[in-house]
Amino acid sequence: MPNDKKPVFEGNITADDVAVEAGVSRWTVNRAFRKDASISSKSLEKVRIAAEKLGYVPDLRAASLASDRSNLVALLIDDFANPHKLVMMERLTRILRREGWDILLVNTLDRADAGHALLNASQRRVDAVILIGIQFDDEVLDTALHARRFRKLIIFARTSRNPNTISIAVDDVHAMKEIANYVHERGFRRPMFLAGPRTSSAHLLRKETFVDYWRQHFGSEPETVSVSAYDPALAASIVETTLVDRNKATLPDILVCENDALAIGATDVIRHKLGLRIPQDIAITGFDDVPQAEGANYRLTTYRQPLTDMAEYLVKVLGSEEDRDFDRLFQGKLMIRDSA
Amino acid sequence: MPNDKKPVFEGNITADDVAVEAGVSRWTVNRAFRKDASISSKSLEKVRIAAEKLGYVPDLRAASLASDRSNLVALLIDDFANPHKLVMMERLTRILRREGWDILLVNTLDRADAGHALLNASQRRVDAVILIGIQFDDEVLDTALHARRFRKLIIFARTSRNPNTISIAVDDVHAMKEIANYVHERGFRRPMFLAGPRTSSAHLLRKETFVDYWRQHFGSEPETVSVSAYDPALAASIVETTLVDRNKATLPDILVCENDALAIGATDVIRHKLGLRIPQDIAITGFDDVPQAEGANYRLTTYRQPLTDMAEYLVKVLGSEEDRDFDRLFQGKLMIRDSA
DNA sequence: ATTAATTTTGCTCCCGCGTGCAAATTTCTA
DNA sequence: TAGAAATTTGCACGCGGGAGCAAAATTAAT
Repeated sequence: MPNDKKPVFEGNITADDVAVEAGVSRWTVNRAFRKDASISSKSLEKVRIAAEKLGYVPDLRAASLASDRSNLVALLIDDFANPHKLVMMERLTRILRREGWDILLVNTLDRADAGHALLNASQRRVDAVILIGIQFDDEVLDTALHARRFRKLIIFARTSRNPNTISIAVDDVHAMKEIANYVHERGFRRPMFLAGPRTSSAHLLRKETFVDYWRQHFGSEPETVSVSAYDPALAASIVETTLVDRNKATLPDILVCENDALAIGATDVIRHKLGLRIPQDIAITGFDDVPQAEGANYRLTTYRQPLTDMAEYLVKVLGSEEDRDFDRLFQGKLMIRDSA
Repeated sequence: MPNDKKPVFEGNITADDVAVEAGVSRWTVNRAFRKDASISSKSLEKVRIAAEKLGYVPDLRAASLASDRSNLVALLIDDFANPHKLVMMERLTRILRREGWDILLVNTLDRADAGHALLNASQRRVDAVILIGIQFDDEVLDTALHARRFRKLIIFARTSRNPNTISIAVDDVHAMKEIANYVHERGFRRPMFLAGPRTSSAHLLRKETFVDYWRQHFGSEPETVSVSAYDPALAASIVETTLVDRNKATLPDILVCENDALAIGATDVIRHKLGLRIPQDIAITGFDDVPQAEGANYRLTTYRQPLTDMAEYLVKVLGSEEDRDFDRLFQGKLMIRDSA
């Protein structure tokens, strides 16, 4: 095999090399790669050609080191069993990248691991940390803030009352009231609320809102069940053990789920293990509007979060130098389908 | 609210500060944070205390710049509609992080975007690039390799014949033969193969293998249909338009799908739009063994990829300094459930 | 107790690029 | 076309830490 030499790694083409090739100074070369620099079109062109020829690409590590801006944000995620995480990641990574932000992905195993995950991020000197997880309670946040190494700590798709974090989320209270009202008006009277893990803080207000609504309108507490993770499989087994022995009279007429991950697991088990029909025997609602909620199998009535708007707002926050309160709640949309 | 001052960002605690505090030189401080450095336990302790007090954490950008090792790998992903991607990401991020690798996540929009994604990675001087996507054909790979800026280019969960890349994947041929053999032995005679997008290269050998098997054993080509993305919703609509007008005689007796994403979409539409039963009217097989394949709803017969083993091998490859052929095929496991 | 062997520590010289300013060009004005 | 105004360019210095070696401090050996 002649002429099939393996490409060798050679990462040492620096701005100096390009400068010599183009006949300008190193600083002019670097300017050519910064969008805000003042440079004549003539030398820009010279640099471009030389860089192209040598295969030069600026080293962002060095740029970051010198400028104290990394253009890197850390994305701390857990809860990978929840299909909605895939949607969030897709949306965030796409929009962040479009705006010039690179992303450090950190899989945060559990609460005890959150500190290490944060450490990871701080060692890379990220400009901001985005939390898309359920393991971040006040204690963790305080630790992170105490380290004082993050310019911005953003809680995405989850509200937080911590004054030093930025929370970008859907308005859970408003949304769940809308769902509760729908459930009410459609004549359901024996709802069961299927909740996710009850973290000590920064958790969703969905359950509380629904319970309040029901108490207010009927004077009674709806039954609630909690699942220790947003995992369809786990939700399925919990729902099965909860409902398997019940007769028609004690069965709830609707299962209001904290999110689609739970609703999907519940749907599966209600149909295939309990042999009941949806929505005739038990109706179901979810939250998030994951892709499969719309599919022919689930046709799930759920609440769509305006993820794109939220992500767009997020990049706006990232780009801002101001130091004001960026917290913001978004309105989503109730998607009425066949499950309720 | 007294004493509630907002934590200020102050990222300027450097090794020099710690050195002064601990009464040692800067280099000793840095040594204290490297696991392979020779340092006395006495000064290690002094540094630890000083660093703790000042909240010092080494700057990995600077370390990377000086050592020419970033301990960063880029993960280029597309195809976010495929639920298996979430599983892959979880596994890879968990295992890579455990071994000290940080991850730069790059959402690669389409083929035209692959070059930019690669550029992103090279600007951060990642030590390796991991491709988990379908958009990376030979042309893209050649471009990437031509730039010579990556020590390792790893194609994960997909085979590549490019001699300069490292491919870590399941043995498609072996796996699909096993599936084909199962289909054959269970007496199915009118299979239809549901394939994904046909990229020009680095694609899966599943369809070819199945078609070959069938031709060899029956002398006839099985019907094949192709979906332009591994998206359950898209698969559903293609399957519907393909099968909707058929009568019992012309309907396939089994749908062999290139992966679970397609199988799931197909299942939904077969049940809920065509009103057929699985597996009595049409059986289905998938590939990947995504979480929902095991759930009560799908009970999908599929082929499980040994993702953990593959990821463990990947970190071994990353850590190796040798320059040999790291390509490797893994054996998975046929998971027989109710769908076929 | 000395000297040799070993471990620790400090230091010089980079890594590649941004900041801010002064010098050099270019463009504009009268 | 000279002189002023505006734009470009070059440069010293710094960002935070690693490699490799020489000096210093410990430990081992005789």
